[in-house]
Amino acid sequence: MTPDTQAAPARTRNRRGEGGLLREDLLVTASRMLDELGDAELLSLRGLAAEVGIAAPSIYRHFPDKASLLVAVVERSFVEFDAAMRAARDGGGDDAFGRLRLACHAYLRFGRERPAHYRFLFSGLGLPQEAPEFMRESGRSAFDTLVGMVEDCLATGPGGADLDGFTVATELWAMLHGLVDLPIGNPGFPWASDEAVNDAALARLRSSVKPRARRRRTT
Amino acid sequence: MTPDTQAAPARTRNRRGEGGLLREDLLVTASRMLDELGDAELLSLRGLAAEVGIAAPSIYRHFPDKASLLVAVVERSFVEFDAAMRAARDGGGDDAFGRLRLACHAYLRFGRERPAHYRFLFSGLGLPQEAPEFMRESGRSAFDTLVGMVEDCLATGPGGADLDGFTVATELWAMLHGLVDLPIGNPGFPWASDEAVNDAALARLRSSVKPRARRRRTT
DNA sequence: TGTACATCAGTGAACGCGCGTTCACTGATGTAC
DNA sequence: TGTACATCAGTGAACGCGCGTTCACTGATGTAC
Repeated sequence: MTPDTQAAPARTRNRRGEGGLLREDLLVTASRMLDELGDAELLSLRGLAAEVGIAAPSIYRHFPDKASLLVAVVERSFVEFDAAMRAARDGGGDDAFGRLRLACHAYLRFGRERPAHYRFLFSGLGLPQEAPEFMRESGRSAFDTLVGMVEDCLATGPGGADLDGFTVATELWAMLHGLVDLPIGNPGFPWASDEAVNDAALARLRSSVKPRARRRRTT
Repeated sequence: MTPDTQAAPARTRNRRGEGGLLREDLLVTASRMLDELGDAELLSLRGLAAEVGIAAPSIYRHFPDKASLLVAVVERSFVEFDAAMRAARDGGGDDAFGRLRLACHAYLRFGRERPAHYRFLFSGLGLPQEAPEFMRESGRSAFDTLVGMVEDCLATGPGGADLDGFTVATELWAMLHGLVDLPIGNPGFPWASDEAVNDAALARLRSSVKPRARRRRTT
């Protein structure tokens, strides 16, 4: 049942001056194990050391304690998450709603494919109690991206003037979080497709913004 | 820092035939401790025993293991949660949107006032991996209540025919979950009022259902 | 009414586990002379 | 070119902790006779 506790194939020691390579190896392996274990609580320094092929105390040559290592992992994951959302947005063409829709799909996909990472980032699970500064910054930055996309949408029609971008973006983020997080904790539930629910919500938003939008007849 | 680890005031043993009282005491105290500790991972059998004023092995006279005790606690909490939502709905008058709004407020209040309980119920935190059957049933039942309220709302206007009750209810549940769960993991964030976001979302839903609704002039 | 006893409620001591972490160390290797 | 040595990368053994859980037990009390 325990995934990979079997002793690893005896890593060869780094050359002098290249000790930093182990640090990199630890971060990459910890991130991979997080995906494999599916729960940040199951990630132990001893398990990580075994997976990398070193003795557990060697970790302390590169991180002062477990919390520091976890913070370093989460910091990278935040960058990956943010990059995925922005890339989806930028590949979404000229329509503001189309861009928002693809960014939301990227959000949902990240959560579905990497649930442990997702909860690690957004639920604070397995992390030290004191939220590090960059998490507030990174979260704020990702949220600002979302607010920007929403405001672009609101600007496309007359109904947008009645809506507040910050409020709508909060609602949207909360919905996305729920669509990702609820199925993790309640796997037996008959969940509808996340994307379908998301798209229906965005369609409703669109019709609030553009109340009388009709398809133009093509000749 | 540790909350109440100090030895409890030596509980007097129950009379013969009244051993079941300790079971009740354990459940009530475990539930209270969950609220006080703020995290189900921090609730240990030893801590619970100390709080109740008994020796830790005494718990095994009433529960076969820790998981069984937790399941019993969560079962009660689900009943409390469901009762709070239904009570709010039933006190919401005749307007379908008013009833839904109050039920949502009850949801948000439960999550804000009892975050550890909330995550215990809906994120599966601290619970055994295998979701017990009643959780699927209770969750399903609470969700069906929500679907019913949403469908009542959709039936109040012509726009409701274009919307699917199940999809809208899923969206709503996801949003409520996000509004409760995100602030728990990201306390430093500048959160808007949950109720304000919720009410704005419901207002938008209402205007989708009743596109041209105008206030009747009072004389 | 008195007494033996089965039952009941709860206990003290201990086990084994995995964990984060500390400590004094080993042995390879680049560098200064 | 040869050699002593400081530095670097990493280790083995152990500590102390809290945890869930097991075991054989204690002592009070209701009940049967």
